[in-house]
Amino acid sequence: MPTDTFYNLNEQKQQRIFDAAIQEFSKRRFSEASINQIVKAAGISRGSFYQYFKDKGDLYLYILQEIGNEKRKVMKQVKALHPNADFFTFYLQYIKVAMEWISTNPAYHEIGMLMEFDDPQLMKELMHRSDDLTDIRELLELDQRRGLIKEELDTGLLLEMIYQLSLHLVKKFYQTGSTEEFVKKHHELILILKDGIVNKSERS
Amino acid sequence: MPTDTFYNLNEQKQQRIFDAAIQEFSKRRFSEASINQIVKAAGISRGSFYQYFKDKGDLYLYILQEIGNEKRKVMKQVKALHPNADFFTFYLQYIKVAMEWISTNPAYHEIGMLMEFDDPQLMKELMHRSDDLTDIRELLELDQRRGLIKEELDTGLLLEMIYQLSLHLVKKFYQTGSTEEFVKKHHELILILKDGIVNKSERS
DNA sequence: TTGTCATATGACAGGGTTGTCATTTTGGGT
DNA sequence: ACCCAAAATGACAACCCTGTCATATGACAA
Repeated sequence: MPTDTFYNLNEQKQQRIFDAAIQEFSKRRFSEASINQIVKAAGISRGSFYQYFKDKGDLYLYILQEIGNEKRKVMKQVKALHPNADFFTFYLQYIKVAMEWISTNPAYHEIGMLMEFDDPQLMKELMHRSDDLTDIRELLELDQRRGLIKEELDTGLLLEMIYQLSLHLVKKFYQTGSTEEFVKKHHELILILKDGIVNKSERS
Repeated sequence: MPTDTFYNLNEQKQQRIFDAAIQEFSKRRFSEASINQIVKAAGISRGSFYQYFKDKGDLYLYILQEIGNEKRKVMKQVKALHPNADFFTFYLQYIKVAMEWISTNPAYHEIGMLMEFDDPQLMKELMHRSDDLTDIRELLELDQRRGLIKEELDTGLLLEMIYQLSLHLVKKFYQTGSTEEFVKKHHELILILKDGIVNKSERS
């Protein structure tokens, strides 16, 4: 919720401020980001900043919202392209598109990563992730009704597992930067989730 | 690597400093922890601190090392008690003991949690976790050789998955504090990992 | 031209941090 | 009782941050 004053600014200036914020928030996590750096990069005075935003958190929420809007736009397209896919198909597609989007917006991605390393309570208030997962949850439940997934399993837990594992792989990718490895691991991961790790032929 | 001066201190004083450090590092993550707070709590002067430790990181490494020693001691006992257990049995036992240890040392646990929310690169240099996982990795590989686990699976990935999922549950436990839920989820998680999520009776 | 209102500015106060260093204290050995 | 090295001290410099506020600027209207 920036002030009216901010929205009255010409687009160029708004963009300059947005870019400066992206730059800073992709370098340092929220709690360590410096307004000083942002105003310097944006070429505005410290005083002006406080005329546009209540404080650092206000700006942060603003850029998260903007990023979220862009992301949602991209993701809706995937959903439209695969209307009847089962969970596994959709998931791999989703991952693929997400990776492409990430590689065109590395800074956005860095911000997301840094959020993982900041005060969870602070970050929780930003609820950013629930949106992402809604589609996947629905698909899981649909597949369960379809009889593709064991009905006794708690989709909530499945969702948590998938999210966590995926997040872990994204983090690793972020550090090593190897896309092949990333995709390969995702496939292996899905295989394990699908069929388990126990060797049936030796069992009982 | 504290200085000789530090080790020359009587045990009481060393302990006071250790306790003060634990207190601070369990409240704020490393990058936000304040030496001022630590010296105040330990009842020593700021100057003395720098006579004992090179800097904040030096102290941090010291306490991590101390905690690691204690933890390793506890864990070795579990291993000795279940010499021939398969992975699943050992894992649940391991989790149980780890939880007990955690509940008697909440502050240590908090420090571990906060580490998850600090600069990964900084934290990586502390390699703390590889130790923990060695036992589990060996057990996984043994079970694979025994024919209990599908031989085509990459134990490295399995280990990653298990570690990440477990860490996630620990984090949740840390926030909600519900032990029952924690144990229950762990059991469900293992079931999924063992047999997968696909409904076989409907398949192919 | 002058008035006025939105906007821009940066100095400032108040708070925090780290690492150093000249000085004082302490306590063991003689 | 004295000496001296080791240890303790806290004031200090240097740096960082945030949020405010009196003042300056600029643009548009009358």
